[in-house]
Amino acid sequence: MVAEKVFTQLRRGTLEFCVLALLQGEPRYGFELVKALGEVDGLVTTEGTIYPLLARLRREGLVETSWRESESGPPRRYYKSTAEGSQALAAFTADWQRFCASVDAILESGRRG
Amino acid sequence: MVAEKVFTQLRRGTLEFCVLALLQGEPRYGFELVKALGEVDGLVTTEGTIYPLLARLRREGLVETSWRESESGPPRRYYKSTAEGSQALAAFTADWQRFCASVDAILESGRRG
DNA sequence: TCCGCTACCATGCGACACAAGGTACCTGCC
DNA sequence: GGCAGGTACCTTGTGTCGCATGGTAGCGGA
Repeated sequence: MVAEKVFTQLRRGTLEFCVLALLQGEPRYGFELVKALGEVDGLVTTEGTIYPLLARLRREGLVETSWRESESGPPRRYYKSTAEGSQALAAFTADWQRFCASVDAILESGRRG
Repeated sequence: MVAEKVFTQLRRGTLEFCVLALLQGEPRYGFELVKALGEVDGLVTTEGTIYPLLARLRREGLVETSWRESESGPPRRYYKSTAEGSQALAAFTADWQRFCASVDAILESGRRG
């Protein structure tokens, strides 16, 4: 699809926190995140995007990891949000809503004008 | 503000169409756009961002330009959306709404989980 | 042996930020 | 009238950073 390029730009800055949101509950591993995001409209990504992102989150202390054996296949590294991660997610959510409101207002004004 | 960095990322991909939305009605010139965007939460930019962006829009045929004398100061280059630009804006608006819905859903699930 | 799952790295692109430079117009002063 | 300085406006170059692309490597099952 041609329009995919638009989403590539839109994902910037949000993908990081979408991943963080997915890691709030049960711990998940990288490949699982790719599959989960792939089911959401406009958030499709690949491992090449997810792993550097997860590494960054870990470096910043927003997620913590643990290895677990898999029933089928190589062991998996599970990621889980830290308290700091949850806090960062809450802060982003507020910013995101403000931003959306601004953009919606501008787009709306364009439809009128 | 520290949180400004977040908005820098969020602006990517949307700023282009916010400008296009502002150019739907009356033609505007670059400096005017900078001031208009500066009043909107999360969309503050500078000339260094706007002019390359406008140049790109012009290259893609989404806006057209004309010079006009100014009452005070140097002549201004006015930008105005083409029919193709309006069409692109409509397409983006649809994509944007889908994207917002997806992100909202993910963030919401993170708050529950 | 081949293929799928899983993790990870190297490289590149593209959009926006930052900052400086340049030109045109106006105003005030002499 | 004409010069100096300030402001409006446009342009350009360099930097930054997140995501994409493509590739490597190891393990395990068919």
